[in-house]
Amino acid sequence: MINRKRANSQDVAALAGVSQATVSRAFTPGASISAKTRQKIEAAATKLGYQPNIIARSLSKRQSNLIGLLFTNWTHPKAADLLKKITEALTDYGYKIIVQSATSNHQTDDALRDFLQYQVDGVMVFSATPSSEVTTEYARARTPIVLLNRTGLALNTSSVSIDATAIGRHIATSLLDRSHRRFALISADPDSQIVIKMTKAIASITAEHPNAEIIFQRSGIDGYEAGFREINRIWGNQAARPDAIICSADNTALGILAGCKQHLNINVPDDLAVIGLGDIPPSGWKDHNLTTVKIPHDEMVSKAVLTLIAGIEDPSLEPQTFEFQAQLILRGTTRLVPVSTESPL
Amino acid sequence: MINRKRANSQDVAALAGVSQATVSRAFTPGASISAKTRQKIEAAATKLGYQPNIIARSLSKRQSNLIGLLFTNWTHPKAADLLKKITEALTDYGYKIIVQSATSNHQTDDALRDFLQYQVDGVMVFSATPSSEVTTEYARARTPIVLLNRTGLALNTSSVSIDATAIGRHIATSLLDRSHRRFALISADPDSQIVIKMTKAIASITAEHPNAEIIFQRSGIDGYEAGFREINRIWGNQAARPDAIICSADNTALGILAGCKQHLNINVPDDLAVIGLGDIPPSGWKDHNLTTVKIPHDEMVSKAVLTLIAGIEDPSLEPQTFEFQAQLILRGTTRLVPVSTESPL
DNA sequence: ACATTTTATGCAAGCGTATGCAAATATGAC
DNA sequence: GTCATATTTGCATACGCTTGCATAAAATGT
Repeated sequence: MINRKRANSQDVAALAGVSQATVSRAFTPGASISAKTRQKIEAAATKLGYQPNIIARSLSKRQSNLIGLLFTNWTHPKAADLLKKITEALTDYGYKIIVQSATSNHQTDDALRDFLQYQVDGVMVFSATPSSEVTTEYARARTPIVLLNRTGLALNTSSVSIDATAIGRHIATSLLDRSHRRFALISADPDSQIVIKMTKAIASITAEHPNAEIIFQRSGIDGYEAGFREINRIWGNQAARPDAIICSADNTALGILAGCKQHLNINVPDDLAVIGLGDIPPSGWKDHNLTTVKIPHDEMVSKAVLTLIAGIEDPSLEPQTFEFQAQLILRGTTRLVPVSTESPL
Repeated sequence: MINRKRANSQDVAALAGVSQATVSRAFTPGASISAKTRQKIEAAATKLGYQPNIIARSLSKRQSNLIGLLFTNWTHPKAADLLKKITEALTDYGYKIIVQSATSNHQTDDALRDFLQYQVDGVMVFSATPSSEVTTEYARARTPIVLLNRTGLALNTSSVSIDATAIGRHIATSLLDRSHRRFALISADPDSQIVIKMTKAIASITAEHPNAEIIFQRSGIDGYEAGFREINRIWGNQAARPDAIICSADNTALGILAGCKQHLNINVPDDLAVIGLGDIPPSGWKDHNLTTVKIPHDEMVSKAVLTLIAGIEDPSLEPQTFEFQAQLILRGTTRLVPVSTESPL
């Protein structure tokens, strides 16, 4: 134990025979300092194993270079990808990321307040909606928030999400084109904004179409096993069999598919169409070949990051809302249809 | 814009008619302060929207309550789960997490040095190995590191990993018991310690067994599609067909399986056994039913977190190394064998 | 060589909080 | 009510760095 205490700029200054301020300048890119003294200082610094203390720097500069990332939806099939993308993009801009997890709205607000205590320069929230109290606190602190996968319109907060209404309408018309009439909607989280909007959109289409209807919707069904069980339950009620199932997650859709194939002998897509959401890799695998919705996550993340950075650099910037178009990928779990009657994207 | 600048403890003190020190005490659990003044202060604080500045606190207390988390293997099937578990566990202990991503060894070292600048109290590294220079710097700064999925023995660093040798031997003997003799090894990252150790273990078993051998090993094969392509290539070379493939990832194994079923008409498990690693959910799905290795990630994460906390609380603690036992889950892609000849775990 | 501009350095005052010490106040025993 | 003791409070300093200002040194022009 040679050095009990970490070396600071004073120590380096003493060793290099300069003032502490000069050491600080040596470690500040673009500061006014001559080449020779910089060398002297660098020598002294490496000798002492000196590294600037960023905490102190943050305090002094009143800017932490920290960005809060609040993550809730860890079971999202792209969770790791998103996290990586966000982390790396923000790192490229010179920020460090501090992550928190939240599972309830209560936790969301607490976590966001924690971020404020850490003097973060900005916050990104994935799949959660803060309370208006908290967004007000953020506005007061002039710390920008960007919501990913939620819309922040009502909160006067920037957000990046998909145009759930458009894709909902597109799904509905595609199914109608394929002569499906009895839709079932299956989702994991009933509070998901995307699901709510898609449901509304689908309902608006079926309302205009004779004989077509949403015969039921169920939520709380999450994952392959749950889907597998659910299709058994659904098919058990002969009176209320759908001829199309729209699922809020590919995983669940794949479980439904497995159920169809194995126990129930349901002919997909002729007896039943199945549509997922997310286009996870197995959906494209040849043995599943699930029709699903592809969400442009990469573009969304990039946009969210850019929006956040812009908000940090110019605090007077108004919140911005972006909606990306999702894409319906028609594969084997929906019928083919003559190209001429195919509705355009 | 009522309050351009954030309120600090001075402002609260002024409003509450006490000294700044007293405000500080009001926000320090267990500090000596009377109930009345605390109330006064809390009233003033909420009025001003005051939140303690943790950056300043960290500087003053010389402890940041920050833990660095360095993540490299984002394609790990459990990446999101691990991250969630780590984040939540450390949060429960009162720490905040700074994440960084690294893809090269160079980046690993840089990221770890960044952590040090942020005065983190400890660091957790997932699936990467720091250089000895960096671990020395950490030792000097008395900041503990815990490696997850790597062994830190050589670096005098704590680590939590699996006993790859044991599971390698177990896989090999299981295959031999099932009359497989020609093993192929497929992996993504050739530098993975686990793969290297498993390979050695398998080799040591085949060496003792007449006729048995590792006929080839290939790395850089990562994911379903890659597996699908790879089995086609492998089977194309009739002279060098294996009768068992051991894969470093379930994804890849599932791709191989799909290839076997679709184009090649390979009878699994009789012509070819396939073993994965990781036991991701689809492996257990009825349509795949992949024999694989289950890794006790949850226990490993808990242990890693506890080890890190222990190291932070007692800096004089010696580094500790833990190896967990992985479990071979025999499913449909390996032959059944009479129970009596089954080798024990 | 001198005056003038440019560049490099030092000084000192913050940034917002914690905390040892001393002073002040409250508490309790008698 | 008094005194000893326990509890609260305030004062002042420290944490390690940045930065405006002033000064010293170096570079430039004539």
